[in-house]
Amino acid sequence: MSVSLDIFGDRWSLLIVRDLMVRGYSTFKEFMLSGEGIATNILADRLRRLEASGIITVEAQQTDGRKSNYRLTEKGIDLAPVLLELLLWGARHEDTGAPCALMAQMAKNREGILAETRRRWRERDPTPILPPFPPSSGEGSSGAQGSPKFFRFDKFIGAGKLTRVEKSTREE
Amino acid sequence: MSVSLDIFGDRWSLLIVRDLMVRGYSTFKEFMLSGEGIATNILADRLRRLEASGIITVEAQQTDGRKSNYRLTEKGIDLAPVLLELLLWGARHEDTGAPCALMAQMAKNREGILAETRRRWRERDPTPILPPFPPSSGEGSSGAQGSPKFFRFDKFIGAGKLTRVEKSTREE
DNA sequence: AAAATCGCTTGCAATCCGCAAGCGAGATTG
DNA sequence: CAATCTCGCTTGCGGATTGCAAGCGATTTT
Repeated sequence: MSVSLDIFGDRWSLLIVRDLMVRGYSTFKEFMLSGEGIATNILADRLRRLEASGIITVEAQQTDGRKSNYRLTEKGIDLAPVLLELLLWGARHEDTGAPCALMAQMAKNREGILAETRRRWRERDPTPILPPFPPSSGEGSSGAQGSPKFFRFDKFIGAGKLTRVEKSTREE
Repeated sequence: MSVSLDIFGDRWSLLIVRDLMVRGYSTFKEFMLSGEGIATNILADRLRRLEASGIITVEAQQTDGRKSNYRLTEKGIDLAPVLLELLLWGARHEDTGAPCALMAQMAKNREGILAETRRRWRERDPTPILPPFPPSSGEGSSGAQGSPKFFRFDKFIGAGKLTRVEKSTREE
């Protein structure tokens, strides 16, 4: 019946896409420990659906036969604008403790961020836009006194439970 | 726990927002007959949640004491970019039979469409971006041979069941 | 006054979800 | 090379959520 919401009309699918896109996750276990606590049966089901929808692909890892490697398709990486808009919306209206200067910059640099996201995907650059997770409070993932290097993508699209943007780094 | 997906992590909430935003719907009954067949108890629950989240407001209509008037808040209308990106994504990847020339134009005129959507909301202009529903096949809602005047917003974000974009009007 | 409309609730059956346990194939260790 | 561990995934079960139909109170229409 419906098209897009047939795929994303649930609590988990978009979070998986987010983990693939901005965290560089690619294995079952990484999604499992991702923070929100998805059950393994649900995770397996969602991965199956996302693959059936052509949003991700699966292949066995060559170095370790046990591990599967999940990766976004082009259709999947094209969801970046949707996630970005969700992020900006959450930052504006949901009081997520985001550094507002950074948000303003992201809103302005929309195209740049999308281009960078797409480049990482194309070149298989696994560098996450987010810190590995969790950021282990205290030693900031960035310079800790300058402008933050990583965006707290997760905080806005979901996952408020485990992530805490401590200082909000507002040097405006 | 999660922020945005706490609100939209279900099948119906975004569809209601879409109906409010691009169809000009505002009453319980309109949502009910909206096409996808939402159950009344679920609809009542979602409206309650959306109101609790500050995305919509409710007030009794003055002319008819039975009717409630639902309306997007500013927080709600700010979801327009998310819906638009979802639309564009669906049009590109889901083979919804959309007029591709129109889609290209929309992608280019992103800001214009968002501005128009916001204007209609601000000025309480109930003119739907979509035709009333259903379009009653045959007499196209548009000129039928030129470029269509209305966007099939619903087709992409959901509601594939009742809507049929017949000719696909691909004059490229 | 009677009937219809509107928004919404209630009851019930079916489905879905979270949780814990377990399993098979492959990797690691001794 | 055998025991153990890891990884991805399935199964079973209880509780929550959903779809469906019926109904109800308030208001409006006839």
